[in-house]
Amino acid sequence: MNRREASKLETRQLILQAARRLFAQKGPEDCTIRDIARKAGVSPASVVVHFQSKTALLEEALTRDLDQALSELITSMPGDLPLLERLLHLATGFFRLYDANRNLYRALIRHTVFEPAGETPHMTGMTARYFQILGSLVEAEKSRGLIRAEVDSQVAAGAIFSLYLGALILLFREPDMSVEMVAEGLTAMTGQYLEGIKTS
Amino acid sequence: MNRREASKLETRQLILQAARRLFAQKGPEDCTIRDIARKAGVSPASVVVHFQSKTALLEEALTRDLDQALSELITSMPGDLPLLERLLHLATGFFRLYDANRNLYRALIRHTVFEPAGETPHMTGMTARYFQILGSLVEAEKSRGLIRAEVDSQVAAGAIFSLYLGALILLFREPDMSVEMVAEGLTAMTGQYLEGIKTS
DNA sequence: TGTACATCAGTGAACGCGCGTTCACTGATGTAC
DNA sequence: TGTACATCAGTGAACGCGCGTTCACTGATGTAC
Repeated sequence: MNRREASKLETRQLILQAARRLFAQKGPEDCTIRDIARKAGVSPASVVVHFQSKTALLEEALTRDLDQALSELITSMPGDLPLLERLLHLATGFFRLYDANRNLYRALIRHTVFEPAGETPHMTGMTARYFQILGSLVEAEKSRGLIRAEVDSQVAAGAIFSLYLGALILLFREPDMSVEMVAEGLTAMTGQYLEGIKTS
Repeated sequence: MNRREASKLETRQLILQAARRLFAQKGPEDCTIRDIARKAGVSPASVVVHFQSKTALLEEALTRDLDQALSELITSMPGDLPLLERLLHLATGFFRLYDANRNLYRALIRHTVFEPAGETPHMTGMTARYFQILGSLVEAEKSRGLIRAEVDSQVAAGAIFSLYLGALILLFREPDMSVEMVAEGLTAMTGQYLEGIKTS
């Protein structure tokens, strides 16, 4: 890496750090690109050069938190508990993160989840990683004979992720809803999914 | 109703109609409150008086479509098919509606789904109605002995709705994904949910 | 190794635009007597 | 029933603000010879 490239990267990091702090402090809506530039000690035009838009900056600044949280949740995951509990360990970890600053993460989710995947590369990568983890959890259960062999683990990962998202929506839509209440609802839904609701 | 109140309502309807057409034509991002006011033949200030914000106007204008679609889907629902097929009938109906103008409905969803329920009254009412329908479908299956009696139908409605949302995200995130492909994915997920994935 | 030129990250000021909000107002409609 | 006043939906113009974009530019860094 050149000195030129190094200094470019440094500027980028300065902007990201300033953005992370300002977004968390005042909320994304209430801070401007010019605010962030001033805090980072660079010109507003430089922010736009590095990140095409405020939304792109928001995405890159915050998905780092998610990625980090996911890594920590994986290392802290209890290996010997039933699948339902391990899934809830992951989900609850994210719920707690979001709960610490609901408006901040609501803004992130709003600008990423329903947008075309190509426009939100970091969130797309993050989701892919989560899917992979869920899929391998399911595969592990299959190899232990706890999940039926004909179950498609990719489909299962999608279903588990969907249930998680449904619970997440509850968290964001109902300000009075605590993490515990949402986790309880997700436990009930995921439990039904694992057991099936049809008569056998 | 007064003549005064009647004319107020009429103005409101004029604005809603103009908004619906312009949003659909140019996309919500590319038309301004002033555009809508001009098309409706009222002053821009009047639009703001009737609807506090462009977002609130968008919500009210478009949830009418959803509500209408839901009513039609219910009357056209085949009563004798298995639950899975009936659920897919509902979901696919909505997918088709969204697919007709993805950008338009993406904007609606983006501004409503993760927002506090109190700020999106129409979407909240719409969701409640959908939940009620899903719940009573499940209850009907229970009374026919096809679903286990101890299954909580509210939880089941939440799970089914979550799976639907997961598929919806797929539709919006992947521009190349057709309604049929998304419906297939949802069928797989909902099938797993109904059957359960654990070994019995 | 040194020199002369090319590259390019970053600057800072200005642009037009749409947003929500505010204002004093007009004139039709409703209401009290 | 008529009159005099109150209410209030709607007007149209103006406001300040943040946005993304553009511009000519500066000066440090890289590169070719």
